Amino acid sequence: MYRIGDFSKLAGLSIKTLRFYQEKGLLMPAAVDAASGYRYYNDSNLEKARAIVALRGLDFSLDEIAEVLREFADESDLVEYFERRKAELVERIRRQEDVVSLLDRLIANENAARGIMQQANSRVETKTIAPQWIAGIRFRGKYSDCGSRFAALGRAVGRYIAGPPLCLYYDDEYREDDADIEACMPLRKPITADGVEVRELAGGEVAALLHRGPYELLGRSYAKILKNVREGGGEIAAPCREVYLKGPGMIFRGNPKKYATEIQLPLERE
Amino acid sequence: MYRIGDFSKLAGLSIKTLRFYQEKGLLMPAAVDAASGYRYYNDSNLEKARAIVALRGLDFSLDEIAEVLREFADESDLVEYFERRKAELVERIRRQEDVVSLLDRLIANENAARGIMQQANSRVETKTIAPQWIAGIRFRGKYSDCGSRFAALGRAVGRYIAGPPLCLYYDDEYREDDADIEACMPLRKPITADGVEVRELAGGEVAALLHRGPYELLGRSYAKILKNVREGGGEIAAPCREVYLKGPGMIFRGNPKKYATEIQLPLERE
DNA sequence: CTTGACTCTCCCCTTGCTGGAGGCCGTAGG
DNA sequence: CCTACGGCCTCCAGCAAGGGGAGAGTCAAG
Repeated sequence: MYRIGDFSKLAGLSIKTLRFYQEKGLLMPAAVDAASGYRYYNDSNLEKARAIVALRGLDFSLDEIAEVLREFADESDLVEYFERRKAELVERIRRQEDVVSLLDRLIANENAARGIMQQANSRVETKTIAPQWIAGIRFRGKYSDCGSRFAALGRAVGRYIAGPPLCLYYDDEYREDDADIEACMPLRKPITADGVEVRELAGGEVAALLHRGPYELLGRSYAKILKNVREGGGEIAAPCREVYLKGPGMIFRGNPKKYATEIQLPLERE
Repeated sequence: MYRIGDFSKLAGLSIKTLRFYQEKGLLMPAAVDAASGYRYYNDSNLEKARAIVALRGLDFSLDEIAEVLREFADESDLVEYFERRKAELVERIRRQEDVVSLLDRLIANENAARGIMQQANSRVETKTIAPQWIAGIRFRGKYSDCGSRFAALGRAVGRYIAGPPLCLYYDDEYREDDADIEACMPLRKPITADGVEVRELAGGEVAALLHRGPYELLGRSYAKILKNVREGGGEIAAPCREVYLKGPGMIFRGNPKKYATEIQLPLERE
């Protein structure tokens, strides 16, 4: 017969926990002194305590443990319990992995945006960008329809995203309503995913301008960069790109005055 | 200005939750009617509510959310938070995967044991067993030293275990103290793991006897099977095996009278 | 004016305990 | 013999993140 303190050390359960388990009817002491109220535990209690610890380690709730201890005395009876618990855990793990991939996305976006914004100023520059893997969804519509495409891309390729989202504009001229747009997410590596096209987006020389401010004012920056390119005698070679370095985020809408978008016009090679 | 019911639908938070968030100082209604106590929310509240929902979706605690909302207004400030949360989640996922692999082990053991026990009776039989992949730890000592080896095997190859544990006895004669034993776990497929030897255990013809009862009585079953083999003119070819179909488990010690162990004596081919 | 839908506050419940206050029991030391 | 100390007791409060429900007051439409 052990007093509660000794038993607590043997069983690896705190005194409070032992009293709590008694209150729940999960583990009753072998004897309770009527006068002093002292609890006394024996070896059979110890065995039960170890079983409880093992089951708790398998993430069973105390109610389930109580049920198991009441009704079963052999592990082979527990297989269904194990199966059920496993299914629950697998599901929980899946959800947590989704959250992790979402976090990855946010982190990658911020890091990549930080990198680009550090070297960019507000003048038109010519630079060479590396090719990159992207997942894209091409559609016809308005700019504001991009949001749902980016959400779909996030769901489809979540954990492989390597930086801030971008759009390709396939029209030669500006269109308000029926533009030919591809919403893209850069990827760490090529993957296959449902409903999106994964390919390598060509690198090469681009004229780039960092636009700071709300999207309504993008027109001015376009005018500036187009003027600059024409004066330099360049030719625009492919769909132009907008890289959304800073925009309304998942958490904060943020301040449109602080939005940052890089306009990239790929140049014809001579 | 929305009343709480409408706002609740817009924000996707229950009325109870909104009141609770107010109590916590997380989301204060834009106005509270002094006479009636009615809460009134506006669009700025809505934006904040969406931010809260997003952060809660990332598994942040309400305290952290409160802190984030108080001190930040831009996602780029949150990268460290994201990193921390991700690290925590990854750790949690790892632990849950450990539990899943433990559950897998228990399930596999029970299923395999069930299969063998259904076809075995209590007579010596000759049967052909298939080769199987095993992970083993060989040592010198007593039978009771197996326990810790099985635990080590479980940790090392947890999620690949395909059935009940077994022991190989390399001595020609019975030894109490200094036996040459290998504790083994059957594997679903060959893997490499630290501290254990993984190899294919040969199949072939064996004399087998299902021993039911406590380990102390194994001697009798050994006498029976050895007598039978000698009378049949067979020769024992390799270390003999004990497969622990039912024994003291992780959860229940069980009843030793119900333990089941299959003794297998591999036979020399003629 | 009534009716029905909303909303209010207040309290208890959940899970698995932990912490603390105030008090009892037995023993060892001065 | 008195006291200090450790161990034990019961009871209360509280954690996260709300959910359920009672009883009472409010709002808007018919």
